[in-house]
Amino acid sequence: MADEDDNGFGEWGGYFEAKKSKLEEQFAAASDPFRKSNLFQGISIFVNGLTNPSANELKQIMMVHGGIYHHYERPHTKFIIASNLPDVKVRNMNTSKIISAQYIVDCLENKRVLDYKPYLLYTNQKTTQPRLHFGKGKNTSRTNESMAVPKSETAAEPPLVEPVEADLSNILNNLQQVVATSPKNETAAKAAVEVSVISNNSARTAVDPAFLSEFYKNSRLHHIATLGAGFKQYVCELRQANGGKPFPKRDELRSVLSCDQVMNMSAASVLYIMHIDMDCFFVSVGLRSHPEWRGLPIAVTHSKGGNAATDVPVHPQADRQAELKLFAERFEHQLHDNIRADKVRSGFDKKMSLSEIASCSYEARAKGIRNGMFVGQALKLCPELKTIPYDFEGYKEVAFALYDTVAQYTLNIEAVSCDEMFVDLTDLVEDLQVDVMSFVAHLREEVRNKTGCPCSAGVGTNKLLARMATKRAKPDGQYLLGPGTDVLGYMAPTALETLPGVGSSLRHKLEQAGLRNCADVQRTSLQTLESVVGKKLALTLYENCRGIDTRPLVYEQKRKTVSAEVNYGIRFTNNSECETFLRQLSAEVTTRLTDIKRKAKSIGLKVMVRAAEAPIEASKFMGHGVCDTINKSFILAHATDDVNVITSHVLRLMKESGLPPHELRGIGIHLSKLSEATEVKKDNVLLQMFEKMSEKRKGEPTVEVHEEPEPTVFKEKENDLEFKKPQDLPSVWDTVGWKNSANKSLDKSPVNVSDRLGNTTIDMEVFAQLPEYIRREVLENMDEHLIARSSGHSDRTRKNPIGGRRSSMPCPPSSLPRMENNCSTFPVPKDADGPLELLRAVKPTTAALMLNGLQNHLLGSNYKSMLADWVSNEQYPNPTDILMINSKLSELAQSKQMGRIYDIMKHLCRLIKKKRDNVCEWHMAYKVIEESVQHQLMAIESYMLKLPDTISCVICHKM
DNA sequence: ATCCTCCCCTAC
DNA sequence: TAAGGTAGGGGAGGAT
Repeated sequence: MADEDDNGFGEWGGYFEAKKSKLEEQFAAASDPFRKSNLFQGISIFVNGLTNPSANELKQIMMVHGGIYHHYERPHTKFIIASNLPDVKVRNMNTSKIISAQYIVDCLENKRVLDYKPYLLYTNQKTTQPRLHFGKGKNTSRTNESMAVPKSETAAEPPLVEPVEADLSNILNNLQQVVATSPKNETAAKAAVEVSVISNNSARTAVDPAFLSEFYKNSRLHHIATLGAGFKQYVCELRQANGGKPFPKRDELRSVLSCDQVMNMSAASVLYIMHIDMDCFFVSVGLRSHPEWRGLPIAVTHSKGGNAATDVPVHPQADRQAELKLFAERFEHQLHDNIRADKVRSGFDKKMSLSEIASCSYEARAKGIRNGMFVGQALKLCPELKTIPYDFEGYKEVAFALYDTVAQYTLNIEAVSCDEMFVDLTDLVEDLQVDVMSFVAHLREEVRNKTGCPCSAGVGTNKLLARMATKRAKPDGQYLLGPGTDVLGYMAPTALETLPGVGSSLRHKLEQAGLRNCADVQRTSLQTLESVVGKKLALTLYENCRGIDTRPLVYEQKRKTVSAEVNYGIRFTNNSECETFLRQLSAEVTTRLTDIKRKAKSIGLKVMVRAAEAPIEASKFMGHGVCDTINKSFILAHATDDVNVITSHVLRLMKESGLPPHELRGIGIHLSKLSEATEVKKDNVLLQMFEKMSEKRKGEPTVEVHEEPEPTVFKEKENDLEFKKPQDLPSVWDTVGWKNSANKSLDKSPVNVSDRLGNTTIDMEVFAQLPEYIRREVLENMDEHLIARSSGHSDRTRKNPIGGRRSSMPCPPSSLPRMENNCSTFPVPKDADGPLELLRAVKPTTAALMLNGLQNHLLGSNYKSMLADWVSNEQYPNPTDILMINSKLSELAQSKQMGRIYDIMKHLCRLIKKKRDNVCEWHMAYKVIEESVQHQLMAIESYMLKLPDTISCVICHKM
């Protein structure tokens, strides 16, 4: 998965909290009874990690003394307060505003704003590695020469892990030595090279392990989609949390509104539907920090604009002319699509930027610039166009403010996207006896005050009319299409593409039939319309042109599909690179699935392949160029949320496509036919399933069952896939060595397996979904043989040394051969009784670079990125780090912060499951941490924490 | 007739 | 340089 957790998009709970404090802060700032001075006026800070004073204290200080506290770092954040940051983080950061918290304290003490330069934590001269700057003269003796190991803020705290703290530089030296002289052969060397490549440069192609998260971090379309889905969920959460409570803000409003704004009861049956929408959202958010640019043609884009956008480097294998020609041919029949047509007309010749414009201001639109247009193209229309960068955190912040503002008055909200929603105001209007547009004006004003961004709103008697009214209202206005309106007359001149659902294609089709505006359609019979477009579309059109729209508002929307797709930066040179990426993407999409607590029955792979005539390299940097698209899908016998199952099918579908990896330009995984995966239900349903299997087995002693997800397993659907026998399976399975070895071992399976399962083998897909205790029971009786075959540890017959608690799930098939190599490199003392003992036997000789970061941040809000850094940057889990994490968790346990422990364990588990190398070492690390924390909790609280997930791997199980 | 699956289209 | 995603609706046409 991408680092969803790090950029926060997977965690709405976290935002809920952030949002709450945001509101509190705003409230405090607005009411202002505690303001003591304006000392920090115009100064905004963002606190990264654990500091002294703490983030909360700094927030208080800023609020009381007129400053601004940012919950997220944003481009206009003046200072970042930190005690230290891990150097991986700092490496690509502008360090010129990272200062010590002492600055705030000293300003306060001196009652004036001091020069911040002496408080800079890093100075960024010559070396690429930022260095610590000990401006305050504290602890300077501890400066470490080569690494950023800041200590100034944490010196006051008692050391958590004594030996480490005392001997840090020695350990670091050790580490360097170990790395330099590592006996870990080429893998380590290769990994080291990779790491340095990553840190030098941002991840460019999908071959780079950091690519996926980097891409998602920067993709506007991904953010738009994710935020939209997030707010749909947010509305659900708000409604469920509210439980029919009244809205205090309404009463506040009641007393404020003057008499002339109050009106008499309207006809009881009339609905007041409001549609509210931010005006050119991304631009407005961006302009909050640059009000002086208001009124100029502005575009939000990745391109830096200006000269940088008219002289971009062109890849030697790209041929803009040829690609343009092909593009034009391909979309000849689609040139009614204005954006696309403009791209053809404007051409992508010369050296113009092909970066797309996500959002542009009304002034830019006046020059003919449109969203989705290339920057180079836009500059031709308007050379003075100003481009501004994305501010994804800002969009989220503003979107929350918008939703929260509306939610104070009503929860009859249908989320459309992060900046747009429908709201049923009927009961509010009746309750307050207020003129609906007065309320809308009040609401818009409040939104503007809270967000600093303008919005427009329309009100109508249905969703369609509300939308139409918003169109009229924009920009920065409001409009009512009330009960008395001549709707037919109002709609008549409306161009058809203005209607929701009518895009360029449909518009073109209708135009061919002589229909251009609503008046044309109003004159057309339903029958005629049906002959032009489909039945359902005809009816919608027929009604919409008359202003009729019977769709109700949907407050609690349920997801029906989950997908993850990347059509950018896909450049593979061989199968293994492709496979690695598919694994990452499978993990990503599976996480999205489990995040919404669903299982999927259908798995689809979408592939974009370079069109035969297209140039090898696309005109757009890392773009997909002109492509053919191929879809393949497969229906599972049972819904799954198991990453192994999904990955296996994805890999198989790709193999079966037979496409050469170097021609791929885009990859997507789509999961559909979703069902609930609630814990309670899951157990019952699967238990039943298992029982059914058992019954069936008794009935017919030679039932055909299967042991591994591959074509033979799933009998019911072949789809468009060729049926293949296992022996003919493509090479993934050859390299995996799973299927055959499992098969053989089962053939030779001893009596005890037969006793339990008769003649059946096991359908892994079903197996993966069984209740844990059944899986355990099954595995305890058979996995020795399975493992013996597949991993080479055939001589190991010892029972699971860790205790009965663990469950047993197979490792991802592909990890098996790797285990063979790697497990043996992990230092396993002969007589160790379990990971904990094992660990004790391993003397901590090295300390990871991340140590300090972890130590300082595990308690703070940044624990997620810290853990992510640790797991992704370290090749092997360092025992010292494990001890340190244990010690932190132990602290949390003692202070009874179970929620935090829960979060940390959940996150860590997820991270480790994503790990692709040395997996068993990481599995064991997790086990050690898990056992240790449960042990602690048992001692302190006499109970164990029920964690949402755990790691169970048949390989380490045997160690 | 009705359902299913594979697309295409649309929206943000 | 550049970050071309994601979900839902529905039509066409084949399977049942």
